[in-house]
Amino acid sequence: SNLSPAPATLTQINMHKIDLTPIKCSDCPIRHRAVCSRCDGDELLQLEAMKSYRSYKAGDVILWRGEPLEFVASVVSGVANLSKTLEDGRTQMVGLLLPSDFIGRPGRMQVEFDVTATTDVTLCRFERVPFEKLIEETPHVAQRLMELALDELDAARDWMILLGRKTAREKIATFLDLLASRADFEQASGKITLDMPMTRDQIANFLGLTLETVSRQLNALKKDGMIAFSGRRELDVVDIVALRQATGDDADGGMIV
Amino acid sequence: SNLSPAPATLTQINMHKIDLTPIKCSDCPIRHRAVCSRCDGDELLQLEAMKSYRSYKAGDVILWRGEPLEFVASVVSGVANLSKTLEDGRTQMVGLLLPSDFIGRPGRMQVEFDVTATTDVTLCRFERVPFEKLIEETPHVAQRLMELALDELDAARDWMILLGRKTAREKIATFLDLLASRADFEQASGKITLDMPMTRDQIANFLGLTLETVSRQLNALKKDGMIAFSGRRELDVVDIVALRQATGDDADGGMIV
DNA sequence: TGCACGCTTTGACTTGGATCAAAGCAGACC
DNA sequence: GGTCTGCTTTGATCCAAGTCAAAGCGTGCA
Repeated sequence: SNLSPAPATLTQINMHKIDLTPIKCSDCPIRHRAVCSRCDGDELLQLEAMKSYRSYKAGDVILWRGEPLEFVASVVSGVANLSKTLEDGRTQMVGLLLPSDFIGRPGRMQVEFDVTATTDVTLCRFERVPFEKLIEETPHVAQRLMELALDELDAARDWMILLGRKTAREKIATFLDLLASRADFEQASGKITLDMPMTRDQIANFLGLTLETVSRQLNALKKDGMIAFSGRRELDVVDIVALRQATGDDADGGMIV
Repeated sequence: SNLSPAPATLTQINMHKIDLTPIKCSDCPIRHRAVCSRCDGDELLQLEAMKSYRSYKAGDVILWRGEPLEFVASVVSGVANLSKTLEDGRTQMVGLLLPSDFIGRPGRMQVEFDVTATTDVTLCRFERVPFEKLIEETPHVAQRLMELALDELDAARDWMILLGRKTAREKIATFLDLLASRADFEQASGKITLDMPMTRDQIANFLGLTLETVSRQLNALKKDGMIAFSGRRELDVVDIVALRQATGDDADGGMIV
């Protein structure tokens, strides 16, 4: 699940130095969340037979849009992103892929988006054709993939209101709130320390802004006492309540009585 | 499938006067596309037992965000939309639901988005709990729902670059191209006649614009000879090539040889 | 026939964020 | 330690789209 509240923590995200040489599915760090999470022993054996691991350096392109799709994959560690580019080079990230998220569309021959490694990334790849066969013949992969897809769909839709209607300040606040909700490490003071997994440029791409605007708005939130910088890639959320307020979101969640 | 190329045509969209009283699944107009399309006879019987039809007038709210989710449903005829609203009332459509599209998220207790009837709409509704049980116990519904969700996910992601990066003119051109690609009725001259299913206000909501900007850009495209108005809700695409060009999209689709 | 209401167009003005440009800053590498 | 390189900040200016306001236009209803 990308973009919005998910169990994956920054601790998980950063553990891309994990040793993957002797990996059995039963020992896999994403075993309980990934596309394989509902599989029984037999299905797991079949997956084991068609899988292979592969790692990518931060910045590497994993798949280009339009390429024939040979593999589908789960993110095991690190962060990847999906993006799309217009004719003249304007580009927009359309999804973040965290550990346990799924890449690819069984039944489709071509990749629809560029897939890039945001940080160093390791994938567990499945050959597409046998994977599709497994979906046809057993129920649990499709069931889980349905859940993952519906979760991502909700997240993507949440992102659409951000892109379509939010101001720059609200976008930045939403982004920080998203990071904060994933950082499990909260100090007694209520101060939340989080490390920024992306550069200003990447953040701008993610939020539909320019890097200058990202920089300016971050400093504006700092001036307003909601956040403080501790290092270049590290940041404290000082006032999470004010930050949430600044996202512009309709808090309630409805519940008409 | 919403937002992007899909088999549903405007002809289908507009047939909301269909008689639904004596509906057996086997006679259903969306039988071959909806969540039930892969079901065998036995599964269809189970669905038949938990289903009920319900119609809504254009403008009616079908579900409010935050409401407990009692039903999931397929759109049988008409158009519905999903939308979300910010604290101060700014609102954004996050999906169009055409015939055969699915509403609801099995496994979730609450509705995440407001669902509104764009035109008059008829739904085929399934009680949530037995529907979830069916997903657990048989494979074909989950398989189909996975496909539908993955299609919508791609469509949602395509929409994100529009919302995040496209200019007003490009947004309008993309919208018209989308309608044109669904209107199966093309004259010999290459002129495509399409009827606009939404008001300027709804279009603005859909594209992340204001209604004034929608009006101005439509007239600009007319002035540039790409389109012509024939009636208030009717419009001819005169130069589809120029219109496609104006969407800003990267045409190729890649295919590295 | 004409009034009313909802939608659309058009105009004048404002503004948030993009763009262009130039310094700062920090880690990496020699 | 020094300089190179990539990232970030800050400033000045500009413009696309939003906002505010006021007419048009057409359909339906009285």
